[in-house]
Amino acid sequence: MRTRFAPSPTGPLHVGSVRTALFSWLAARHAGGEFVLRIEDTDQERYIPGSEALILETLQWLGLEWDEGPEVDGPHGPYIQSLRTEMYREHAEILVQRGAAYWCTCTAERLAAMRDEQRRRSEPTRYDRRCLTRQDEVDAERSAGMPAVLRLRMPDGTTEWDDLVRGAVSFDNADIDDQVLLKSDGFPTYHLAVVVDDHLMRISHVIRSDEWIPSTPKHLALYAAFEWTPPRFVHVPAVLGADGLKLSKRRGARNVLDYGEMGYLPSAIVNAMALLGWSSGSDEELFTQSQLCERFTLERIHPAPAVFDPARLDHLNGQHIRLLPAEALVEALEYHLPGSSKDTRRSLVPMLRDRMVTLADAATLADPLLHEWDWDDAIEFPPRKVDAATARAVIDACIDSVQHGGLGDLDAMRERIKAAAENTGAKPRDAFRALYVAVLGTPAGLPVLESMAFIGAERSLERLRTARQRLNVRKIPAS
RNA sequence: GCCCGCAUCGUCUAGCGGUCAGGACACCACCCUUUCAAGGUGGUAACCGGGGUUCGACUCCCCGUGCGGGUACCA
Repeated sequence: MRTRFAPSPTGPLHVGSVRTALFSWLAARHAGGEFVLRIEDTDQERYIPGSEALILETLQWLGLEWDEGPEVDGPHGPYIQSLRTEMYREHAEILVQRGAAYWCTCTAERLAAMRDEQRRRSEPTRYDRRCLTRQDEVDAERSAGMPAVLRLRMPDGTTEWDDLVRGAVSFDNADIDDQVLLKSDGFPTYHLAVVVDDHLMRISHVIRSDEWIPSTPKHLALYAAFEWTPPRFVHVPAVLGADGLKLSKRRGARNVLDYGEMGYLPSAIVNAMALLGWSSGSDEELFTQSQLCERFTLERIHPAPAVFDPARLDHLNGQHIRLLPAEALVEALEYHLPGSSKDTRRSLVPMLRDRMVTLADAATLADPLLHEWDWDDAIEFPPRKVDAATARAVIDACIDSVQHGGLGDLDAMRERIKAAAENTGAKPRDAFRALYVAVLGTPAGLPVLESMAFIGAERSLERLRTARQRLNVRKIPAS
């Protein structure tokens, strides 16, 4: 099996396009075949400088390495269409010779008027073949320098193919336009280029998004005209946003690389994308890359479009974070805890790992341990369900415990504080919240006692005393 | 307008004529617990509508409806 991903360099990749790339990659890896990357830059007007590099970076980051393509030599190169224009012209010539294509000098205005008229008459919009019946004149016009395009002469009859995810799909050729193959600037259109490239690159399975279904008959007509065996077609469903509309750049679909910035793991993103339109058939849903390669088959792709659910990604990201060996997490956290030492991260990881949804959460969670923080009025202290007397008792017990026992025996300390809380009649779970606020500035955070051990006795005592002081200040006007 | 595709809980999905329609996310409750998480247990929640076919339809067929896509010298 040979599959390919053929993006056009018109901007960064979003989840929708990368999901198609992932399916192609997985199919190839599962079968032990090759995955090729090809850049389809035949439209110089839509080209966005730098996006090609972005595409390569995205694929590399996700671990979807290609066997042939840009930066990787292969026997079927070059893998950038703008470098292959000569091949397209040669093949176009074959089509002309065989009568499968013809030149056309119709102006954009005429074409537009023609379509308006067809629409008015409830007919399918397609080229009326005016130039087909006057090829001699067209030849003369061309040699006089008039711009011309080469059109596919769509054969009569019907076109049918067995799509790997849709089953039998068929079209009446009469509804299909005589597609432009060579633009007047000499560049091929997508339709000519894909067919020529997929054939020359020996692609066995064309895996692409289902918006290509209507143009597949054109491609099949081309394969027939060249007398080539067509590949299997695999049209995968669209990925929709929460609004039910197809993900697209112009609707603000996120650059996949941004997810890295936000603290998502490549393995989690890959896992989440694989589950969009594909299922293993079992109840398992948490997969590593290699497990996916093992189980993925094109036949199990679900044909309906899928809504991308960020909550699902969040969940999977947490799972993948917990799947990571501690030392790998220490590495992964470097970006999100800038300036932290490896040792610092090593002691933070046990506290962080069960509490992170994204790696970026580490920064928020660890902040009170890495920096001093200031009290402000937004901090409720003592916190809900804790009265001042309990807060005082708990903090005093904690201070005393640190002063006398240090931070070596957290268990003993915990018991000591619990006892103090129970003395005041409070539930330990509530009372402890006062301690959290005192040390971390928030009632919800990393384990306090461990946090204190991390910041050390001196800083701990300092924070506890400040909090204790605050209780006194409050107490005065109250009594 | 014309053409094509799709249709199971809110979301992702399993199902391939006979199931109490299963799982996961999210949500709710409880348990565990030094907070919050993580983890565990349980719960709420779905076959778009109408006709057929069949002893029997979520499943097969037709028609609607809804949604998506195509209809370019864009991919």
